[in-house]
Amino acid sequence: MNNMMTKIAGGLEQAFAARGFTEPSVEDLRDAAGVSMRTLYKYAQSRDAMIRLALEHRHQRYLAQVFGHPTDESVQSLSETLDRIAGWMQAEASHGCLFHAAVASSPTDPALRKLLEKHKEEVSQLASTKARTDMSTSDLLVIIEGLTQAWPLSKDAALASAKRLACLAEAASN
Amino acid sequence: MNNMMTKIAGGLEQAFAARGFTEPSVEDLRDAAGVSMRTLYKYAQSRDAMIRLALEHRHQRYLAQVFGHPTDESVQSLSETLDRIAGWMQAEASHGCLFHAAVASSPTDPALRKLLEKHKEEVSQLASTKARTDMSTSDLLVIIEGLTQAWPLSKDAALASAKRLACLAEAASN
DNA sequence: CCGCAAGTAGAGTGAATATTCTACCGGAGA
DNA sequence: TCTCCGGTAGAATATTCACTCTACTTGCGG
Repeated sequence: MNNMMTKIAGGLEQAFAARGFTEPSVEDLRDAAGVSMRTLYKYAQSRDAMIRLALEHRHQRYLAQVFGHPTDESVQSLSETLDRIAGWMQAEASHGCLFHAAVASSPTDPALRKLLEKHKEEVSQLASTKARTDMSTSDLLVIIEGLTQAWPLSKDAALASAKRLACLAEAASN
Repeated sequence: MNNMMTKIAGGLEQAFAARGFTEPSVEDLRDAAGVSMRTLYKYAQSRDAMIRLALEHRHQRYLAQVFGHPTDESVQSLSETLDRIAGWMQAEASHGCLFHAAVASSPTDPALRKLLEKHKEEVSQLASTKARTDMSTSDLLVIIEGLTQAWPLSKDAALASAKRLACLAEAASN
């Protein structure tokens, strides 16, 4: 049941990440989830709900990969956080941020907007507290967004720039 | 003729900017362009071509609004450039960067990828030369991308952060 | 006045596809 | 052994929608 739920969510996430939110038909999504139509619609009542399910799942995976297990309270430098974000991009998001992609594909859907805001809010918040920095979360957000969007365009150069900027901003905030 | 072309491109751009690349049907696009089906398909042979046409048009408008007329060789500080980008977001792109949105909506289309790359490349190049700065274009790209993506989430705070980062980076590059 | 280049209006067509429905199956508990 | 519960497989259904086609109009150069 919950097992089934995460299996479905994982498959959906992968399908949307690989092919975007428009292209895959519900039949494609069914195949990616590895279940029958009936079951798919039992856990997500519409195609839109499938998108939301995939995004919730990705949010959890992103936080775990970038910041470690929620109970882990160790310090993590900004530089390391940025490294991990670049690692995530490399492995999982070569097409860019999935939340922005979702909002872009239906900009009028308020539910997606909410999910995007929650995701970004939580990410910059976590980055800030884990690094024990005084830098404003707004500065952090700009750097993280900059890295996330620039990475597909310039890879390592983007990572280096993000780290340099973070370093400068941190030095200036003391 | 060329007049017709820009009229169509402008209408398409507006439609896609307002409602995303998935939602509007070709009939909607026809209405937005203010022409007949036949004429629309004469200037853009498929819906995908309409997307490309709209993006080309937006690229020109963006450059003109952010950097002024191409022949204008005056200096423009980074801070002013960022102000103008925020102004553009406010007036035209409350849903985020249209180029990223296009790629997000069909991530497998190489033509869109090319248009995105050309756009970003040209923007960071222009920002760099107009400001007569030694800062790397990669740093610039990260800041501009950061502002562009963070602006819909935090508006003025994002602008302030982007300016602060640009200032620090510029000071460090001399 | 002719004829053509370039437009409008709008209906038709055929394919794709989101969602629902029918029929069936396996296994765990009463 | 019986019987639901929760699953599979996959066929209808109804609608949307990209694209095309037909028929008509208008302005203009020769």
